[in-house]
Amino acid sequence: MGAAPCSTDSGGYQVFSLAANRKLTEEGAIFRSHIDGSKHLFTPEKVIDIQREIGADIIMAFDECTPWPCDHKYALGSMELTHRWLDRCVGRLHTTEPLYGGDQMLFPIVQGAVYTDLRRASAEKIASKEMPGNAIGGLSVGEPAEVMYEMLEVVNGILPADKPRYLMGVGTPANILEAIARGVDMFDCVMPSRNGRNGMLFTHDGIINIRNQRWASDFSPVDAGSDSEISRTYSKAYLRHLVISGEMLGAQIATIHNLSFYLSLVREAREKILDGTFGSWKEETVRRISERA
RNA sequence: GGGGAGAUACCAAAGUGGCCAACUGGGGCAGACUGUAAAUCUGUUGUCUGAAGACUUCGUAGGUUCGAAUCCUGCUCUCCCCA
Repeated sequence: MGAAPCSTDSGGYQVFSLAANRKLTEEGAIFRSHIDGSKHLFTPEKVIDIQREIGADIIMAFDECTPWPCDHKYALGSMELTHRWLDRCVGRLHTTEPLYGGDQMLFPIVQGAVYTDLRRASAEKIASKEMPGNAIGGLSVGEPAEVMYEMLEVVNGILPADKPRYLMGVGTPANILEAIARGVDMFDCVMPSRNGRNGMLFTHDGIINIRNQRWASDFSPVDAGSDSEISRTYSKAYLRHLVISGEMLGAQIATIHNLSFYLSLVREAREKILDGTFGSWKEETVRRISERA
């Protein structure tokens, strides 16, 4: 067994999340440092160079993750910019080499906000690059989940099914199962870690806010249904105590628990797909894990 | 025994005649967080009510006043210093 593959992002999400501190130009995005006010220009070429240097197995194209809401005109212009940047990323990829041997796969990113025509056009553009995998971006930025699912159906009707389809930044356990049902293969998300740090736990019995007093004297395991030793060893009462007390260990246990929950969730999804029972399992599971415990 | 300080909501702690149902912090309750500038942020927290509003609170019993958490008197309790 080799080391697990790793990936890096391009900074396209920061074009969205740090919008207040950046300026967009054809050349790239200029970010202003919140630390010393200095300017930093990120271009498609530079972003590829940086990811070459880091050496991740999967690297991402530089894009603009559009905000929500976002009108059609803006979404169109943004998508076209992302497409031009993509051409430049691919150009740079082909004129440079991995620095540490092995191979680096560039995933282009579909944009188009919540507009079917744009999503379709973008998916076609992205697929035409014939990269080893394709990503879907610009979703889970505030739009209703149903809209996101609709966009996934449009996009995945175009992106090749025999290559990984990576939905960026998603999401809740339910989001993930719904996306899998619509053909998505890969995910990444801060939710299990950030929400875990903030006391939100995803368990086999539903969602719980471990800070709530109702867990103060509940000495049952964090998640008895878990396959993670951490989740089965520590009690809810103890974890709550740690989190309430501001102990770093609380955030650590909560994060490890959530991560293990996500991992076992997708592992089980894979098994259900293979034995042909994913559909019914998904319906039942989404219901169970979305409820407050 | 002598001298001094103090008792405010779950806790701590402001307020020292009307703008006080009472600052602020903690705690409680609830919510948010989705390609991580986030171990963060928001709301709420006397009772009744959907709300307007009404009602009862600042150790306790009286008093002064149009009006008292705030002023006066007695009582109870706590803390500190000296002996």
